[in-house]
Amino acid sequence: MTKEIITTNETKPARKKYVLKKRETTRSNYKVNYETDLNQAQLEAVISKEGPILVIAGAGSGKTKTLTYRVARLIEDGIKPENILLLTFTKKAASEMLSRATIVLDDRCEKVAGGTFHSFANIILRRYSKLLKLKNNFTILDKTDCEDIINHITGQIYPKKEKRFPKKSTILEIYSKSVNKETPTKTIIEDEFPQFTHCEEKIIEIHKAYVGYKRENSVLDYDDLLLYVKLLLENNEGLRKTLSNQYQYIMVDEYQDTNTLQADVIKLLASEHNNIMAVGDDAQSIYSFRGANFRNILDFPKLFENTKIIKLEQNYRSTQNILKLTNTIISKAKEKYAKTLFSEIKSPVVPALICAKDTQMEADFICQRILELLDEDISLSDICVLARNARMSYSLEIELSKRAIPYQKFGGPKFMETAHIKDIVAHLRVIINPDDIISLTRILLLLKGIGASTVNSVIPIIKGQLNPNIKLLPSKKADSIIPMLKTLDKLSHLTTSKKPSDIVEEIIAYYRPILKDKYDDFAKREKDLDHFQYLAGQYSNLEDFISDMALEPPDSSVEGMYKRNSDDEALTISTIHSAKGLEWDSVFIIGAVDGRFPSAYSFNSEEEMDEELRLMYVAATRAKNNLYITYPVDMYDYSMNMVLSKPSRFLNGIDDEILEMWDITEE
DNA sequence: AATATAGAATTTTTT
DNA sequence: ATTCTATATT
Ligand SMILES: Nc1ncnc2c1ncn2[C@@H]1O[C@H](COP(=O)(O)OP(=O)(O)OP(=O)(O)O)[C@@H](O)[C@H]1O
Repeated sequence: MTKEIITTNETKPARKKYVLKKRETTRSNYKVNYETDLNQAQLEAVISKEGPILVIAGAGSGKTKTLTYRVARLIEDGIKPENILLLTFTKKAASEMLSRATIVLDDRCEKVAGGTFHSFANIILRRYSKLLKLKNNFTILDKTDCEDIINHITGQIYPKKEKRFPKKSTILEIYSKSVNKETPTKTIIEDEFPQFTHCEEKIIEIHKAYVGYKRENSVLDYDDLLLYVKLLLENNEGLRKTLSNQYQYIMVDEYQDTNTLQADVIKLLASEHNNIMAVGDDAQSIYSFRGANFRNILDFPKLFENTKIIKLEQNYRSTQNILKLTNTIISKAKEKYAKTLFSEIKSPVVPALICAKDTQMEADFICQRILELLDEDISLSDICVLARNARMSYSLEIELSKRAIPYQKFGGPKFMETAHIKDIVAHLRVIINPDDIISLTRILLLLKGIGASTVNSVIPIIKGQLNPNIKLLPSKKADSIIPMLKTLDKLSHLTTSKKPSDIVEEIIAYYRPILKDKYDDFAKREKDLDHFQYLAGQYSNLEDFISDMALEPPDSSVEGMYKRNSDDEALTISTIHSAKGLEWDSVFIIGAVDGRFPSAYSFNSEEEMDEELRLMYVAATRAKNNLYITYPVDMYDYSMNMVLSKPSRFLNGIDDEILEMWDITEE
């Protein structure tokens, strides 16, 4: 099914132009040469100042570039940077774009407001928390924190476990979708999690308790940040006007990955002027698990009347050969919207599909090919390895280390969410706030001889005071609890006099025996603790440290992070999701085996299969010159009970001229 | 009855 | 690698 986008204000076909020469006196006062740096359609988007504008275009067509130049243009036109709001999807994208704008124009661009939706929401909420009856020092919860709360609540309401009850991460997924799609929990369960309809009521009841807990304790999860901003703007006419007038020009990148909640926030922020520019590509929508829907971008003209739609059709990133392949891939989507995309970059190199007999061979191939690319004068930082999920690159990482090829990894499990770091953070949180029963629970459960029921009886005694009447503690358990209380109580009096890193050091000293007892691989985890202490060293206030880590954690994942000096050249390894919007000279897509990519998870739903396809499209369109797709044939899949041996179905039946097949033979 | 532990099952993607 | 479950231990 192929549809056309409803166009309210079609871009005019290029007509023949008669050029009037510039005369000295009318020479443009602009510092940036917009006319030569941009093509016609891009220029039109950049100089359109007022009203809603939607730039919808394929990968590499310069959407982000257009946004960057528009920021510069607005500033050159005399708009104050503080009146421009630039919302992006990731922190990386935000800083990248502002630094690009700074290069294009000057450092006025750095004063532009914005960042990610969540960080922007955080700033607004801290400023106006009173209006929501929130403490302004509210805590932001990460995934693990939320799971701990769910655990706590479920334990309270339903001490007996139920059969086929969703696990905590699934429960949270349901709640998150419900908030982000602005749909009742009940509907989400019935539509997307029908296997849990039998315990629907319980899930809803736990949700109520969860919301109640968050309110009572002034803690917010990621979704609350957005939700509360929306409520704030909806219920405070005056504030809505103030903020809307402050942010005169609003720009949103990667609009295809916004959800209805975010769309509402944007609508409210733009309510006074409708000066809003959204930029995106429905074919690159890959965040539906967060409630994003690619139809949102197509509905933008409905949300904002008289939207001017601008399409960009020339790709400046990739060679024609790569584009031939990516156009072929995306044409396989079940539901899509017609778009033209062409390139003028010629190159004899054709993308390749490489079969490896196992993951080791896949890793060997990539390493060897990387070394050859380096010989061709391509730098390591111009090469990237992309994978469907973070685990996929394990063998490769080992091989890279063996060959001393430096790499940095993005995406996958977060440093801050590993169990041992969470343990340390829980101690710190209790020091700061002895009422934090979730962290207290976590700490108590680490102790010998203490389980769920002791925790329940002990919490009322030590909640809020780290120096309780010892006689109240159950006598048999007191011995293991008291040392912990003493340590934390002592430190709680030193939060102002001691540096955060010193406090962290003492906690680590206390925790180390527990770590050694709990994990076989404690040596590796111990290094993480040291790194955590190093991070603490960059703060002078413990509370700031903890709250910063929640919203803006160090952005590379567990490994690679402290192995590397930031100025060294390094290969990038990334999940496809984290690579969005970026580009490299040479790209390897690994693990492109059917059952992993697309994931077996998506086999029974056409919509999910389409999203996997878009993911492949996003991955392949990151490449400028060289694209290699590899698949090992030794992966075993538990759910399907078979060895996965076929290449991704998205690459099936593609002509050899568009995608070369390579076989590897060993010397 | 509460806790510890061994074995089985399950695992995407991110703010 | 982590989380859940069933069984052993105290
Ligand atoms: N008019 C132009 N002339 C020359 N190069 C351009 C032009 N427009 C964009 N480019 C280059 O094309 C590349 C892709 O641009 P950009 O990242 O802005 O595309 P995009 O549409 O945001 O891509 P994606 O959809 O993948 O995020 C960049 O290297 C950019 O510098």
